[in-house]
Amino acid sequence: MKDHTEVTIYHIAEKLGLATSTISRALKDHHSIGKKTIEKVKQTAKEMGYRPNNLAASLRSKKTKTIGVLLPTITQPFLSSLISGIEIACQKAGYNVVIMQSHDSYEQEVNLTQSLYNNRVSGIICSLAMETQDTSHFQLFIESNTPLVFVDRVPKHFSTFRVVIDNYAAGYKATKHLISQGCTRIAHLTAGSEFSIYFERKKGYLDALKEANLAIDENLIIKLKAVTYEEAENATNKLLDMKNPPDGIFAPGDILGVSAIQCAKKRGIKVPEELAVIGFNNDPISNIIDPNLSTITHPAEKMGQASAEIILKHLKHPKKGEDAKEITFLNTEVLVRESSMRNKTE
Amino acid sequence: MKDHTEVTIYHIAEKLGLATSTISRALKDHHSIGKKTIEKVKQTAKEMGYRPNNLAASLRSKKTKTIGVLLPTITQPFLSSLISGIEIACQKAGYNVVIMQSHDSYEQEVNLTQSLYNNRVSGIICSLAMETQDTSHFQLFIESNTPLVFVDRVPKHFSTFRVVIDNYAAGYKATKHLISQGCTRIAHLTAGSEFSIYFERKKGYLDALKEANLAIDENLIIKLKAVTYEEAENATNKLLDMKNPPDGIFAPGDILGVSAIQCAKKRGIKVPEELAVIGFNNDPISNIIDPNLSTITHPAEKMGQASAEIILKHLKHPKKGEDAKEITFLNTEVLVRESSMRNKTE
DNA sequence: TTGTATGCGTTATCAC
DNA sequence: GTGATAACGCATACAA
Repeated sequence: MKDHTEVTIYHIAEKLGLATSTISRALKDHHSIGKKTIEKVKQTAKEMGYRPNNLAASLRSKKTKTIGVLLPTITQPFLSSLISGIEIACQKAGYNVVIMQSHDSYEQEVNLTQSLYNNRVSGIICSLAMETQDTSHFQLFIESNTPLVFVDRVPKHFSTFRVVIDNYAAGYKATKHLISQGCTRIAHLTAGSEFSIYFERKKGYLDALKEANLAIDENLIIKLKAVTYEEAENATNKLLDMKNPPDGIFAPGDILGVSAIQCAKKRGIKVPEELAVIGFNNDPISNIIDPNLSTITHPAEKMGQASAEIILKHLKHPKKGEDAKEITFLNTEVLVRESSMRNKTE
Repeated sequence: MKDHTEVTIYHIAEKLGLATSTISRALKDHHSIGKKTIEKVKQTAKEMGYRPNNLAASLRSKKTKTIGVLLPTITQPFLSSLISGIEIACQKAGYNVVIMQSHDSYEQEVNLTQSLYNNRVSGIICSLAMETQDTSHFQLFIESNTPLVFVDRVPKHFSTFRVVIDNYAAGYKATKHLISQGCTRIAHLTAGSEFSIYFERKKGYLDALKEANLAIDENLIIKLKAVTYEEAENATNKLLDMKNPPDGIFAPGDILGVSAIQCAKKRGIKVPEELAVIGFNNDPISNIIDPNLSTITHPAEKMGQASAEIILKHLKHPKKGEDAKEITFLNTEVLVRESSMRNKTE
């Protein structure tokens, strides 16, 4: 096994008696290079086992062809689908994707942000950590005019691109659906700060109740410490222990909805007859649980693609910051399944 | 908003009246630099808003601090957990992770392999595309002495690091468990080529049957075109249509096992009394389905971490190729749940 | 302990 | 159409 020395454009140039600049241009099909030369260059490049060094090219051109993705975690079905969408769009455009998990920690998010910058990514897509309140660590990208897209968990006060669903409308729709099924005491699980997506969903829930002239009972609204199965189980037990328990639950996440259903079943409470449940996200588990969980579709992969495309487009036609407040809303729908079907009209 | 010019070590050097080499060293806490100097340099670097350019450093040092991950897809729970493990280990070591999806296409795998090389990743972790038979496109990494780890779906004839579970043993254990529950006609779903993990699991299944002196009925072994819910549903229906249907199914994937359970339930067949089912992977859905699906634990995140650590270790202490055949086996266990519990002894 | 000089592999700006 | 040459920002061998 010989010492593996890299074949560079310099070596090709030498072999062909041409200049490195000619090689460089030929390899990129530059119009000012003769057709025969181009072919000859490409041919010998192949023969010599030439592999372009993207690092060198990036350093020189100040363009990296990689975009950074910073998310709380990647194991959630919604987020892995999101990444998939990003990756597909980027791959098509010849861009690479580097992925980082903040694990919902503000501190890590800040560090990873720096790291992304140090790698001079061409663009960045981020869904904020649960902890994050201050977003000044993204200022770096604004100043260097690096396209930045927030997706799903977006900051309230930060002027950039956002790709989101209308969480308010979705919460409203979910609640309205339960009302249409005859529920009158609808509970709601919530989480996070007033900047979170859950806050918006809750607002939709509240407005739907108001519109239907249903009383708002604060005891039916339970704030979870985390979006987990166990937290939802505790909350559901608490709700079902009430002397006047709810007849419906709007759970703003499928894991919560599933937990609620299983909890009810354990207690011998019939779903949906005695308790209708609707979740959120359309995760795989929602379709496995018996009875199937009604839910809100969340176009994860599309959101990923949309985010990537915004960046790619911006990279092609750089603009000033004025239009940077653009928000892309993606559509959600109520997916009615067994867990909330109480009358035949639907 | 001013023209954003990059602050480089040269600017710091100028400001401080020092040489760039001193700055470079000071920033990295090189031992040969005075403590005061280090502090002073770091201080002004911060003040000036200096951001190291990893590209330049990588080009110069020929070390990229990024490792490439090439997988069929990232949306499968098993694979997203795998990535998570990789990412966590890499993040700890200050490495970045770039992720690519082959979507089980050989052609894409080849292209992405090139792309990874062109980016001069320091190491690569790969789970092969279903289509892939020939693995010569990885030769590139061998020749350049880039650590390469195959995980889960590994090639048969290629001398590198592998991180796998013992699929044969797992298949054997799963089948043996069903036998212990009194099953005598155990069906099996399989897929892929003779190089696939499913082939190994099937071998384990066959040997367990033999050992128990149970007849091997080829009609009970169904080869799926793809590992999907629908394929498993068709297969299960076919099995249950037999005049002498099976009393157990070993499904080498939870999605298949869940499908089998739901199919049986639809037909009014009791699980596990009339049909015991065991899956594979311990995906979230296995714990949601009613009855809960017994399964084989697959330490996805650990496998990811192990893979990353092999690379990181190799990067620290480069060795010659001799030991490159090392295989890391990770442990699996039978996770007994309702879908296969037919007697009380267990 | 610090400085000098050079090169990593490419692209871009000139000039011819 | 093609060539010479200077960057890109950093790290390192060698001097001092």
